[in-house]
Amino acid sequence: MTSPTYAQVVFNLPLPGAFTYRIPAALQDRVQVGMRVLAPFGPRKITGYVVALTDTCDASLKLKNLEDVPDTLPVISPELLALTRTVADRYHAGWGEVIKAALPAGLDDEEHELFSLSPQGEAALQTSNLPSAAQAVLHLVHKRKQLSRKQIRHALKKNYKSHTLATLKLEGHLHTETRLRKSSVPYKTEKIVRIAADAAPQDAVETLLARSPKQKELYDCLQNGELPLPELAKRFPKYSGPLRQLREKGLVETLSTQVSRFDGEALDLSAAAPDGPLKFTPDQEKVYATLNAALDAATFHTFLLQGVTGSGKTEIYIRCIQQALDAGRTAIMMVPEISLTPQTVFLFRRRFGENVAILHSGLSAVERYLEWEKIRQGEVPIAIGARSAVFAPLKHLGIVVIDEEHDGSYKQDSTPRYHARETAIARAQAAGAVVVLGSATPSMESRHKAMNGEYQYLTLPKRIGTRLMPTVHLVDMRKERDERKNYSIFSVEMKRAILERMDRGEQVFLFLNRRGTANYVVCRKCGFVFECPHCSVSLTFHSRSKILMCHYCNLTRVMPGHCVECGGEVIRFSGFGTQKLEEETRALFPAARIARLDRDTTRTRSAFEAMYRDMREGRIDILIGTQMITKGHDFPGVTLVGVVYADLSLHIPDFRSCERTFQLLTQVAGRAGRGTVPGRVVIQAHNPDHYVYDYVARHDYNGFFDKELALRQRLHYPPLTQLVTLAIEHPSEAQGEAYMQHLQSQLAPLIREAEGVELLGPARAALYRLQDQYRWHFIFRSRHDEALQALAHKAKQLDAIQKPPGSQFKLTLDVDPVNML
DNA sequence: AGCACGCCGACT
DNA sequence: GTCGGCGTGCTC
Repeated sequence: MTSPTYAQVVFNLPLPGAFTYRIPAALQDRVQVGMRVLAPFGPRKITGYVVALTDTCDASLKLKNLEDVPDTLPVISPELLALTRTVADRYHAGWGEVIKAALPAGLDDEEHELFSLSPQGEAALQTSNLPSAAQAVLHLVHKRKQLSRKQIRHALKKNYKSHTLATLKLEGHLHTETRLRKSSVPYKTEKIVRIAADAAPQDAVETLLARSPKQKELYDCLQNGELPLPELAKRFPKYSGPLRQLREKGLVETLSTQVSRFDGEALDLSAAAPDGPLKFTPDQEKVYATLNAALDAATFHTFLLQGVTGSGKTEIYIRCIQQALDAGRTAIMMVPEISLTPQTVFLFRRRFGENVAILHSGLSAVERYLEWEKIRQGEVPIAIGARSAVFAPLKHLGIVVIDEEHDGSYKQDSTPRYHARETAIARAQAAGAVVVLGSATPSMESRHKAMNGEYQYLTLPKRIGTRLMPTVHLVDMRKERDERKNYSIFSVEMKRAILERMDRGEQVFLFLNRRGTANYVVCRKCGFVFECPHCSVSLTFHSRSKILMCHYCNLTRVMPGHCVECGGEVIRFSGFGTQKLEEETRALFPAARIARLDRDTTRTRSAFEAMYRDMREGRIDILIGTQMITKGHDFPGVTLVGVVYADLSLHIPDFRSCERTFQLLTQVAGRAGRGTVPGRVVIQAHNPDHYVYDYVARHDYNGFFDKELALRQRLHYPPLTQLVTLAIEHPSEAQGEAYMQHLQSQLAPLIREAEGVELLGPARAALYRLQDQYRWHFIFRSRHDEALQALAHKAKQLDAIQKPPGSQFKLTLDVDPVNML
């Protein structure tokens, strides 16, 4: 039998097709479908993926040989090859791009040509009779000894010419050496600062630092124990000078340590009561019986499990996964990125021990690779992770659980723009697996499909045990201001409720849907709001550094003393972030022990765990936080949840802002009263008449769904239609506008031919200017998936889209967009 | 995407 | 006349 002579290879590039390569005799029996290969592609050599092996090929192609095969085993199975193909087609991405996304990061090799100076080049450098461009290259290479092409180009910026480099190489002035960089990224490390082991005795230090208060202060701080550099930077914004001097004096040392977050092993597994067989409520039993039957049948089936917070969804997931395992099959458990906390991991580790692999962005590339490898080798039958876990290389997949299925983070917002929920369903369909979508507040899409019978609908309407749903109180902040003349962040009711909890020794969550200090700076008199000149979003005031900052492009401005519009008038801060809320709360409740949880304060695992422990053990009275506090944590002592500015998320210009607000508020409310004391929720709003609050207050998901569905129906929005957006960015407004007109004229005839597809736009994006780019979008909308897909494909082929005028246009096609800003 | 080629205007 | 910028097209 002859082995195949050609390999079909795809690359991590936005190209539609595969490329054919000849397999040289030496590699003949080493190449298999699903392996990575190093292939010459134009002037470079890059990693590709073998998607097929053939004996024949198109004779018109001038073929090149494969360069190398780094794998002994395929990195991607036929099953996942097929899935990635489907995803690539659906989301208009390159097949190779999707394969790349399905593999752990840092797996690719890249070939580097390292340039160095030859003796002849040294001589030429002395005589300098070459063109100035060539001289510059020689100088650079002389100075830095060995450089890659990329480094040379980077150093020379606009002065780089590939031709100059090629000529120098040809003439023998430069030597090249090819190196293969195994790009397995090293462990994620963190710099730690501590007092040097062989530091001088205390009195010597005192005299040494007597005249350096800054250094002394830093040194004293470190005497309480070593600190990670980021932590130090927070306490001493200007640490670098003093630290350097301390190091030079030999008093402190810095070292790198490996950081490994979120693996859950730091939690003491033995401390937890080993849970016996799970005892189910009748509701849970009923749901489980249905899932049980589907798992037994081992055929594709999708369920939507709608269960209020605390209704015991997780126990059902666990038992279903166990059942799949017992039947010799494997499981994927997907959670939103933000929920993959040590506690979540702990829950599954406690139940399944070493049978769980965790795929998380908090892991270093090596750690993630090791977890992935465990799955691929079949050592571990359960994969837990965020979006990308949908591609976990498990065999015999039996069940996919998607917790918080409504969460927006399941849609990737960069290429390939796949939706992990839809992808999971596609995978399960091919594998004959069961899908369980779980949520207290299902997405409109999933709930609608359950209504139509596409998914089977299951509910857990009650909390477990005697725990009651929290009572929700809505406070009208306009009345508070106008009638009670209360200009504080806290309404009278909120204040009273907090004081009550403190008297009773119970805990409080204060929730704010923003971070930063003051959201914007506004002139009280003329209403002028300071905006980012590049992004048309309001600038955020940071009190610590007294600057205004754009959270999109990082622009910083000194806080102005006067309004620039009407001059010299009073400027006040309206709106605020968790930091400001913390200040106000401390001022108002001086006796309370207050902590803040957001990305600023709990970036490190130790900080997070310390907070978590303090909270569980009642050493914190009030916890202030953003969305982070709504997911994956269970604090039984919390009996009051306060939402400070509920309106914020309602005013986002997106047709889903209402749905998101409902989900968010319901989620936050669910944090209240998980212990034995019934919870209370106080929501402060400036426009409390909005219907969304009513449904939140009554815990009426179904009512909200009906209302919102009617609205979507009237406005022709998903889930009654499907959308594809074409987003365009350009630095020039005029050129962009002109191109929009042209595009519209090209798209119009396609739309006329297509059956039941509409075209909306061109419209300005909600964030019209972002990072010096003007942004527009077209929206294709249809009730018919096939027609919409067909149109999107046709539109993509359009000359006007394939070759926009000039190189500065950036076009993005997004199927089923989730974030439309 | 990333790279080279080729055309253009702006300088010596 | 050369240099450097930018647009265009190709990659088995």
